[in-house]
Amino acid sequence: MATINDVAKLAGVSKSTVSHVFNNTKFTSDGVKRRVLAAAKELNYKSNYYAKTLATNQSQVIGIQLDSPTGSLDMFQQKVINSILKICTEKEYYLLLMPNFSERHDYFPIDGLILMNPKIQDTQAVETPHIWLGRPSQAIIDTSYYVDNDNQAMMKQLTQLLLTKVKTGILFINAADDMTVSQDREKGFREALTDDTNYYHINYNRQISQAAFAYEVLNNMWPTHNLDTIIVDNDVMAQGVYKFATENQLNIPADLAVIAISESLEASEFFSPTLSCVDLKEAQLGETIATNLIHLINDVKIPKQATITTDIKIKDSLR
Amino acid sequence: MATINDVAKLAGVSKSTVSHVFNNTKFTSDGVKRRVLAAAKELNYKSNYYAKTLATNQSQVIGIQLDSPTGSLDMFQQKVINSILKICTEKEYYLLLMPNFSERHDYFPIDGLILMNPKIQDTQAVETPHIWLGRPSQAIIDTSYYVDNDNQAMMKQLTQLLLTKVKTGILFINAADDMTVSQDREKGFREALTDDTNYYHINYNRQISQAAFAYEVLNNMWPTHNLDTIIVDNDVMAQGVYKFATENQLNIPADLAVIAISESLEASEFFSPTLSCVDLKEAQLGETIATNLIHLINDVKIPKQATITTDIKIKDSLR
DNA sequence: CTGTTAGCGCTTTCAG
DNA sequence: CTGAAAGCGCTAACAG
Repeated sequence: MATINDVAKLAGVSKSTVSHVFNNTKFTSDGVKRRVLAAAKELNYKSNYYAKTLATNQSQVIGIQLDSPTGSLDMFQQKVINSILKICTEKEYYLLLMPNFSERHDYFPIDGLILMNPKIQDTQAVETPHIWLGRPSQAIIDTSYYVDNDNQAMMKQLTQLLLTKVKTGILFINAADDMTVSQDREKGFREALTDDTNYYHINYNRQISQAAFAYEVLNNMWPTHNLDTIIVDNDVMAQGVYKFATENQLNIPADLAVIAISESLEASEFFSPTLSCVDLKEAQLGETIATNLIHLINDVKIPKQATITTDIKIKDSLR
Repeated sequence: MATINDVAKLAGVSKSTVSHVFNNTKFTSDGVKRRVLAAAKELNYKSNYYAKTLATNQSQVIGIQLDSPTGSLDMFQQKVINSILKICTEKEYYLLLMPNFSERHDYFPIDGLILMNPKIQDTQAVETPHIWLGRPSQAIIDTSYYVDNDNQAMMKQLTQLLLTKVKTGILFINAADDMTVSQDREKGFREALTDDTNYYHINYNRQISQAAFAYEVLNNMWPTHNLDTIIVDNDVMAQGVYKFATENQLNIPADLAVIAISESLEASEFFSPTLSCVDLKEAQLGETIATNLIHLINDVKIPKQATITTDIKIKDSLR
């Protein structure tokens, strides 16, 4: 790899001049500029990122802390990451995946950090500029920036809407119980319930696949609980519900109305009947969080909190 | 942030001694070691990654080149990345996402590179140690390392298996035609066909969603082509097929047998009837490619090519 | 066993 | 307008 010295030599100028023409940090005569650029092209010169970073103390990398112990991403996260990546690239930032299970003894000095899926037990402070995706735990919420869906409001609205149709009982299969998002959605759910509602709420247990979990729950509860409406956390769970319905010759939505919150598969149209779901606007979440973080890094003021409004999409599984 | 100098001063030793105790690169007396470590802890010292990299010319980062112009990953890629990430973390490598639509003017000197989804037109040489996921184009195959599925063999075997059941006609909805994997699968498909097979082959056009594409193709061809068996590239396409079947009151598998090649949704059990598919062993692909690349970086000899054997899983959609 | 010192490649004063 | 030189924080000979 050619260095700045090689270019300087070839162009017959000094190191610093080369640096200046590349960074536009001082006026350079046209002739010099041309010579430098030509030399650079000839040698296929690209500035060494590490040397530059060391000198400037600006890494242009944004880290994304993955919460999963296995390093595995769910569909929701992937969609968000895709749109973060898009913004980062536009703004010339690198995106580094940082599984949190690695406690390294060296220190990759990122300019900013995105934290995914806050848990209720996440209470440690972070020194780098950072933004949470989702509501952080109460312990740190006052000092944190975050971007979140309107989970509680959405869930309340959704439940109220369903209650106009529920005849016998409603079941909500929520995400795992250590996530703040589950708490918020449960809160919204309960807010909407009336005194005489026959309702059930259960959290995903992470023991088996989501589809299998939904299937099992239904299998256990259906005979004895008099249900006719079910809200599941996502469309993968919905597949378990559909399977249960098919096997037990239940008609969706007549016998069992179903709606999924997160449409990760982009395939709700291809469920039969088509699956109602809530559009969480993953792309918008990602865009907002990345844009805000870059602002934060560059000392541009941003709001402590941004809310991305979801969109309830009623389809055949609910009519 | 505390530097190595601060630690040295506090511990009353020299810079290089500190460096040595941290890198275990020379024997240091127990007393010194303790003092240094204590000082480091007190100052919360972590070595500056960039300085270290500049000095050693070893970044400990592996880049992953995403082929998509939008930066979007499909499910197959995501699964593979997850398992790459797992290995990288174990081996203390960072993973950097590198969308190929970014032409930056600085140069992030990664130690190794993973290239996804080779296209037939990918013929440029790469200087960093790198491994392809999938077969690279003929132009560069002799000089490239790669890890791939046994696509051609699998497809031949699968087709032969289906031909024992096909009564009228077989349709293969393949991935996009500029991918080497599509070529290999098509080759295997054709190898298995006999003279009197009534077959059709079509590539995904990337214009509409995969599910919609499969649905449309079937919609157009079904009335006039006398089909009873269909192979689709993945389970998302299969959703389109199932929808078509439901709407036209076709029984799967009696009227239309279906098998998907890539099971990205992990939900084949939750199709009704359960969806036959080919297990591409994404985790194994990722693990192999990451492990091999790290070997390559460290001058450990590895085979030019590794093949991960797929597994055809027959379920109700084919019985 | 420990300290001195010369770089790694680049940026950035400061003189010319 | 251009160049010389110091320094970013660390590693790795080389001396002692």
